[in-house]
Amino acid sequence: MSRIIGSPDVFAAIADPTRRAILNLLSQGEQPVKQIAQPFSMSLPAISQHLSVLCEVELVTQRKKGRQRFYRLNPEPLKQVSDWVAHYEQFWQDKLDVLGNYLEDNP
Amino acid sequence: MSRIIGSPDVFAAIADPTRRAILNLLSQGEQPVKQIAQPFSMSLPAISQHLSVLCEVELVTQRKKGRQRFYRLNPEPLKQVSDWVAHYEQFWQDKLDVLGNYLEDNP
DNA sequence: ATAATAGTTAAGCAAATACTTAACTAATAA
DNA sequence: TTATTAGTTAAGTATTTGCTTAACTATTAT
Repeated sequence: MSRIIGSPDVFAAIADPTRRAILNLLSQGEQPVKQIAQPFSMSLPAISQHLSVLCEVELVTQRKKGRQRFYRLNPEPLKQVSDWVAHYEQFWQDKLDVLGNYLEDNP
Repeated sequence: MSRIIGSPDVFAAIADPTRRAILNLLSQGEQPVKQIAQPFSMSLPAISQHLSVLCEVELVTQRKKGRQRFYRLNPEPLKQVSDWVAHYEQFWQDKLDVLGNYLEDNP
């Protein structure tokens, strides 16, 4: 169960609430770092570090323009999470079915 | 972006690969701790600690029988993850649509 | 050239995490 | 009763994480 070297975990990347909030911001379109940082009560370097974690798992990409760096959401690695959770989705669906059947039989 | 007290994060709980593997094991049905621990090269207390993390976010439940404790998967908190990722699913779907349209127009 | 702006990198730190071994509790078996 | 089994809890440790401030790089503006 050890981590594969050079392939950091997307699950670990989205574990942090600040990083999830950043992804949420970026779902409105690409933004420069200062603008990303603005809603957070945290230093710019902190945000920069979060962005590089997201970059490493390729949840965001960078584009340089002048002295700004625009970060853009790349949702594709989230497929990994989606696929993983889908497996369990089936389980809670089964559970709801059982409940549904029960309610049908016991109205 | 601070953590809600008394409501530990399910995202943090599934960030650990060992815990995800445990959930995967439990998807085959409830199991006592020793059996859960068996495939891992890790001490029993380590597994016990992982189980209590999963318990805190209610991804597993406990049932005592004699001196054994059976742990059972409770997938419901994963809805939170499912809902979160679904929002982005739309995004990569859009992206695929754009690609699809491009391929249609440029066969 | 100098200063200002946008951002990263470096260094350091406190807290959290993922383990370990040892000591404990509770239930069964001899 | 004593020993064994199943598991948790306690205590300690090494590593990682999420921040901070200070120093740096690169680009634009004066």
